[in-house]
Amino acid sequence: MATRKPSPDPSVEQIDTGFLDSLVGYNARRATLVIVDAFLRNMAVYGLRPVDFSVLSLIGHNPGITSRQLCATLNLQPPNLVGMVNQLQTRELILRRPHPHDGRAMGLHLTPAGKKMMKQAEVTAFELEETATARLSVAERKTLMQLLRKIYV
Amino acid sequence: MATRKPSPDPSVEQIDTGFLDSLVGYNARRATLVIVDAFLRNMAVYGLRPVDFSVLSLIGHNPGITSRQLCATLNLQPPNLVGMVNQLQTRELILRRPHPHDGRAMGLHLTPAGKKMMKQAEVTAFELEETATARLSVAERKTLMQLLRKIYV
DNA sequence: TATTGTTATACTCTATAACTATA
DNA sequence: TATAGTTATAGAGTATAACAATA
Repeated sequence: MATRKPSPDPSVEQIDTGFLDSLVGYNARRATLVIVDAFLRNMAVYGLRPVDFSVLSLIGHNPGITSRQLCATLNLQPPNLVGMVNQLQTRELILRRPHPHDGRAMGLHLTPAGKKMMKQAEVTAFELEETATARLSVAERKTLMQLLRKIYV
Repeated sequence: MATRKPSPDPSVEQIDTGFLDSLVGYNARRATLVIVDAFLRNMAVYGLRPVDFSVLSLIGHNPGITSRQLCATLNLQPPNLVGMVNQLQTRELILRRPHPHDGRAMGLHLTPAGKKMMKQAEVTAFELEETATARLSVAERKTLMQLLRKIYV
């Protein structure tokens, strides 16, 4: 009986990502990483990571918000927020004031320096997003956000 | 001169997330986390995290793909892939064969058991996504992925 | 000289248990 | 008894430097 020489193991030239491309989660994750990367580069001048920016932005638009409320809104674990808030306070971007009617809690506020920085940082964040999503029209960008919100709201 | 009693520090009832909601990155990240969470719960039965699933899916659709090619496609660091590939091999889901014309590289392949499991796992992944994005119509789901790809491709 | 796969390692991110003080 | 904030800590995720074998 003749033994057939095993067919050579071909190398992969073009990589087929077809199945992964059909998953919303895969596409959302890849797009998120691109924008986060742009964010890290453009916001480094302010010394802000995405989470710091989110925290400061929420404090700015909700003076007196508590740590618990920040955690619930941003889906953070309370122990992981402690260090961030301490650092932002050390940098004199925020301050803690006693909560009006809950002795356990502290209301968080931006300092004047924090307000000034965030005014600029929010402009930078918006511009960086426009650059990262430059291939989308204004209408497409709006549609994209509406569709994304249908998933997580 | 009369001193005015400082106005009471009001507590925040309704949290304004308006600015963050206007950022594609924030919305993409929140949506991604929801889908990843659903993925972790539904794929736990296979013992697969998103990255394991992506690796196995690419190997399945690209028999003989190398570690380097996996890293480039999935944006992974080579040292972080070593442990994953070793584990998948220990679980007898994949095997390494010499690369046809590069003595440094190894071609990765699914074992019969790996193929059998991935056939089921890909169905589960697709179904879980449909559930997680149930508020989107088929057309909306397609539009969403097209828009996301415009950001990262 | 450059590349594949690897080891060792460090840094970040995220999660849990348990404590204190207040409600 | 429950909640806000905190401490300590563990695990997962991600990144870099450096090496041996091969191109």
